[in-house]
Amino acid sequence: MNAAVTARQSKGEETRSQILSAAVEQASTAGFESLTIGTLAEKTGMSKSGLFAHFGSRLDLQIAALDECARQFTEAVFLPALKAPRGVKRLRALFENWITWPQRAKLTGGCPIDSASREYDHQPGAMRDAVLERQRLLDRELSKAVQLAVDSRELAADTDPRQVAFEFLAIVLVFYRSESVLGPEAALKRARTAFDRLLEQNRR
Amino acid sequence: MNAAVTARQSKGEETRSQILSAAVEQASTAGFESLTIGTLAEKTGMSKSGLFAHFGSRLDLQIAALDECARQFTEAVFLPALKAPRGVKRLRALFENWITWPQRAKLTGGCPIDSASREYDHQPGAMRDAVLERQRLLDRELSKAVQLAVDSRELAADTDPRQVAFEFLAIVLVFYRSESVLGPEAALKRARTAFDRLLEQNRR
DNA sequence: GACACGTACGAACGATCGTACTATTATGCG
DNA sequence: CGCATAATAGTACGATCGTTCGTACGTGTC
Repeated sequence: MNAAVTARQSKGEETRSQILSAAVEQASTAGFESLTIGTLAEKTGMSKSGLFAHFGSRLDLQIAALDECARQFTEAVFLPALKAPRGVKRLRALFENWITWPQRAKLTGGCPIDSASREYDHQPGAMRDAVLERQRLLDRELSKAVQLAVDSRELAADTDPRQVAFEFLAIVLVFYRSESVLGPEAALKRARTAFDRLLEQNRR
Repeated sequence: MNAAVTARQSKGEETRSQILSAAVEQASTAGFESLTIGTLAEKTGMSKSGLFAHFGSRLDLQIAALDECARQFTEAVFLPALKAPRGVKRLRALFENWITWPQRAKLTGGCPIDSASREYDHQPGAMRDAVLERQRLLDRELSKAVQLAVDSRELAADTDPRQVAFEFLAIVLVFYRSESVLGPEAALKRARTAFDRLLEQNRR
């Protein structure tokens, strides 16, 4: 019996997570609509039917891939930021984690959640529902983090946390989008400058 | 001979532009990768082969659709803004036109250029090349418009036009993305608030 | 009236799509 | 070990994909 330290998962679970890993990478570069049973089977070295059996439908596969993205995002962005003290420091950590997480997660195609939100924003269905739910959750959590900075009196008392969260996201999105146009270093610099100004503006 | 007033285009050109109109609408909601010969033929009431003959390949169709988007964008956003006086007024006009143009162009699926840039940002090929070229052009034109506001002494002399253009785009992008989450009115309000602050911050 | 040409259609191709079935192999527990 | 079941493979299906080819219908020119 294989009692290796890492072997907590059954064979099926391990395979499933390998598939999802490949799916996330694929979605990162080409979007969730590019996830097909055939190409994913080829990439993982499985048969179409073998892979298919793990999910039961393409839609379920896409949703599972989205869930996996959200899991990785939380792990790479939110959780580590909780180690920073509440307030501006945590906001800064969140921001840095946010704009660097695709690279750290080896997602060469950029943030897959960004992909998903544009892909399904205007198309009714299960994917849109799932994406919107995540967006709302994210927005809420981010606003909370801003509120903590107000509570700790690092940001002005009349700060609108939702507005700051809105502009926070604005910078993240334009960063993702401008990396190819400006180059990664220039985009990073512009994004950090913008974020510094956002904080400065709401300082008390 | 048909000498109708509107008949400047030949039959073929007219059909072609009808196809592209349908294509742009489709790309708006589901992206350029969703443009298929079959569905587009059905939507326009043509045969696959008849529609295909207008472009010669799917890729050429996608590129033509992207060009059409750019044309409509210029017409709806940049050209009308030129009627506003140089400087902050023109910047405001640009901003308002920018965030409202999908709706005014009857693109219920949102800005198709936003779709395209996310779809092809990380995929080499003709579409990516075309998108990036447009992005660069846009960025340059926007920066110029900001520079004019500096020249007219409405913005501070030490303003970095590229940085302002960067943050301008940031607000536009997050607006597009947050319409579904916050609702159109709330998103509009947040975007305008952010834009006002961006201008205020760089006022001389 | 003959001819060329622009325009569109219909049929067919090989490939790939998602999915359904059956069969085979691998795994883990008693 | 032996057996139940999980996991994977194989095969086949109808649909749709982009594309090719041959053809027919107009329309305007010699």
